[in-house]
Amino acid sequence: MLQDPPTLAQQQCGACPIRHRAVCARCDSDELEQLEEIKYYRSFEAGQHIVWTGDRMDFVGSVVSGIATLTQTMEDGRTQMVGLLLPSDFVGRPGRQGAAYDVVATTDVVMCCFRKKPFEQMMESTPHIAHRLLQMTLDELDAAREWMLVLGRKTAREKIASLLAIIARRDATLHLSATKGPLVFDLPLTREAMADYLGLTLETVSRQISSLRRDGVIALEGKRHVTVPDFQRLLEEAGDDSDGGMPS
Amino acid sequence: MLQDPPTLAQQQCGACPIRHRAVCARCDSDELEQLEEIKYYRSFEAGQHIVWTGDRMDFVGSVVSGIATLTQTMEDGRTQMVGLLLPSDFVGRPGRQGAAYDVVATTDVVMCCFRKKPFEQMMESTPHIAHRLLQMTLDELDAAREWMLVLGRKTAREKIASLLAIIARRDATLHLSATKGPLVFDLPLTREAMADYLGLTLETVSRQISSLRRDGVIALEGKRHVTVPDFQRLLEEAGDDSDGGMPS
DNA sequence: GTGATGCATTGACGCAGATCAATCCGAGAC
DNA sequence: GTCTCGGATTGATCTGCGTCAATGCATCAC
Repeated sequence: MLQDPPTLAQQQCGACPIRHRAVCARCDSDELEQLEEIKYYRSFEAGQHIVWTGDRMDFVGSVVSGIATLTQTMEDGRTQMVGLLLPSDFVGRPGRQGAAYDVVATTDVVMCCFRKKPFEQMMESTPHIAHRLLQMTLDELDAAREWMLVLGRKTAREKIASLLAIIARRDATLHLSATKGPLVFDLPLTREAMADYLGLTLETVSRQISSLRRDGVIALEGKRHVTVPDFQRLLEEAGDDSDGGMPS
Repeated sequence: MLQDPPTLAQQQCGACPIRHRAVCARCDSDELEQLEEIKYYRSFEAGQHIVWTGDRMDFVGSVVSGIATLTQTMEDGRTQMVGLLLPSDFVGRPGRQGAAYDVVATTDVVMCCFRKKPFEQMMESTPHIAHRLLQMTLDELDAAREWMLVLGRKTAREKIASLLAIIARRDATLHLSATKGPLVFDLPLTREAMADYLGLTLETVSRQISSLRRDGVIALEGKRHVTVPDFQRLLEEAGDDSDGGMPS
């Protein structure tokens, strides 16, 4: 299910699995060499905190493999996920001292970290990096806004269908699987994490998944393995009219 | 309540009211001259659409005066506000053809528009602009994530209190008013717009505002003019512990 | 003045989803 | 095998907010 994590030995950027999607995507070989000077790998076990809200961050970096979440928590314990980090996604904000969110490894995670100060200097001198980061940030902003519609206006059933559609779509993009026929994937999140994503309780998540299963929108094998026989149907359940960007 | 809009004649950037906060904030005088070549002003009346979802955008630009909203709408009419645009905020996404959201003028609005193609070229050649845009986009992403917590996890009363706190805080920053003593400001949004912002109905908005008034958290004069006698109290009602960035 | 129009308030009622609680299921540990 | 433990499911009940509907209150046209 997970990609094999690279060893923690210094990796050649050229051979990196996220080379063409991460913040370094547009760098030429000179620039990659500079990056290799300031980079190091760190790995985290499932469940481990990568960053705590308020911590001083002395690095920024990319998720190489595994899945992590960005979450906010209120004093009384209510928590809301505000970001889902997949391989190639960027962590940290150049130009800011403290972390604004908790970052938690959902599966085992390997991160490619850059020391912050030198990375910030490179950003000044290397437009390729700044441009790519801008592009990625704009994409994240779009995703956040889509998510706001889900949180603010969709029913529990629509929320679940939306989340399944997002994961299915992402999985299809990643695995270049057949675009016709049933989609099959594993849920990378527990029911509780899905609830935190969608602003629901875990009980409601469980009920709505059962309901979608009963109605034939999805099929389940075990608790995590999902089959979507008709993606269009799923999108209708999500309240989305158009296809919304499946790779065609 | 509104600032006097500039005339639509070509303005000197040097005299622009948002000169030091907009996307051009870091530009030197040479760069401003270049920008002046590709810029023009447009004004919109309250209620008018500035951009429709899916429209081809041939410009990007900054809000000079007035207030506009970014909204998404589902087929059945449910709408969610996903951005609140104030003077100096940026509209449009470089490198994208179509608009992803409706942009609607809430008050009369004046925009400083740049023709898109030349602006994109300038971004490539002028790191000051790209950097500033990255900074602004990261700020927007933070705001969107804060908003996601509000939408996903807060009660109706906390949502209203949060919105009032955001507006109060922004107003204080803008007007450099006294940081102690009661805060006073005008709501720039109708009850319906607040509902669209918070993922509520307008009736619930009305009820919760009345409730906060009854409990002495706020005072109302007319329907829009708000006094906050104790900002800390408002923050508690919003479910925020710490002060969260009032100018001190 | 009267009527129309847009925004806001307030009430009555119902329901989607939260809460509280019991049970289930699979994976380890031993 | 049994026990534990974390995650998941399902049921019963409660409640916050949505829905439907009436009323209020300015502003504007005439």
